[in-house]
Amino acid sequence: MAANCRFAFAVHILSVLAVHREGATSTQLAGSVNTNPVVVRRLLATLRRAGFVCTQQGARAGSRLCCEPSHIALDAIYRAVESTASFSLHPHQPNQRCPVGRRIELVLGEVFASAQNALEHALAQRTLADVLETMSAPLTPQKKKTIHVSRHRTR
Amino acid sequence: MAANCRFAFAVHILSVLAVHREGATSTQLAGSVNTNPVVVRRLLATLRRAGFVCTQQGARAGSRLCCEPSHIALDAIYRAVESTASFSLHPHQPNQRCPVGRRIELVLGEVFASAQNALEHALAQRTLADVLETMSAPLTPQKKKTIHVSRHRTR
DNA sequence: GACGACTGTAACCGTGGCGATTACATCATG
DNA sequence: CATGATGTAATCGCCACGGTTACAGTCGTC
Repeated sequence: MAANCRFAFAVHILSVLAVHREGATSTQLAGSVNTNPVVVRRLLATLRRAGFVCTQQGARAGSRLCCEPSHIALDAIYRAVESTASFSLHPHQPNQRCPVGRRIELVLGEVFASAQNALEHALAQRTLADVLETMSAPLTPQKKKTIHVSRHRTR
Repeated sequence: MAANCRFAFAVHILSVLAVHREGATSTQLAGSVNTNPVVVRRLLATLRRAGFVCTQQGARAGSRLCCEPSHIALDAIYRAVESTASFSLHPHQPNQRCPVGRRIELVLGEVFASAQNALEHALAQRTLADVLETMSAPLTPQKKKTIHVSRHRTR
């Protein structure tokens, strides 16, 4: 429905796994994110390729975080998960007979690169551990002990 | 075809108008961008609302830049033209019964805001005048005199 | 070794966004 | 008033993507 929520989903999933160090099934994760288990599994495949997560198959299956949350910066998640660049150039090639059209793509490409860079640099300032901390901070401290993955229906 | 090229189109159009200070019609602009005049006019409407451009109707019609290129920073163009945020949260509300689901959106909202901020700050470093300069720099200097808007077919 | 719980992956659907296009009323100049 | 442009609505087609179904593969447990 909404576009481009892969990054949000990924951070959410990794956060749940970070809290639930013993691991969780795709159905459990889907229950927290409120989406379909297959969507979660697709995302987990990407996160596995990126080395953030490892998955056990068969009985007693599920996924676990296999990094320290403090070692996972958000820009790494972003890059792992976000396929397309935030910006895009012209769909058709601009008119090469116009001096502007002939050179604008070069300039825009450079501008886009620096913007993309700034974006990722901003994300790099925070790790998954920071996210967890921010998330739990405004709650009463002992609330952390009651964290659990809900086991309810997918939708 | 490609997504989100409004910003690229806008910078392109403004660049042409900056070079062509006497103004240009939507058809001429469309010829340089290589798209449809209506697409250009829609974009011009936005740029007009943002105060970058003014348009003359009737005979001898066309649009002209009504700011100094050096006063138009790229983040202003970006904000004028880009409707949706670069990031989006969960399409459905996450499970409120899960401690992560209940708080993740707040944290993500904050993260997204800082990333968006960094992005716009990066764009703010350059003005339209810088773009023009970058565009013409690697050419032989006298090439600038031959700049014109091509008057060829839309597609 | 059959079972059951879970995974991975392919295939398909529905929706939404968006650029492209057509159409037409409106406007100002010569 | 004829002309050549504009503004805007309406529609189309395409594509990305989340959601869903389906099914084969994997592995502890009984």
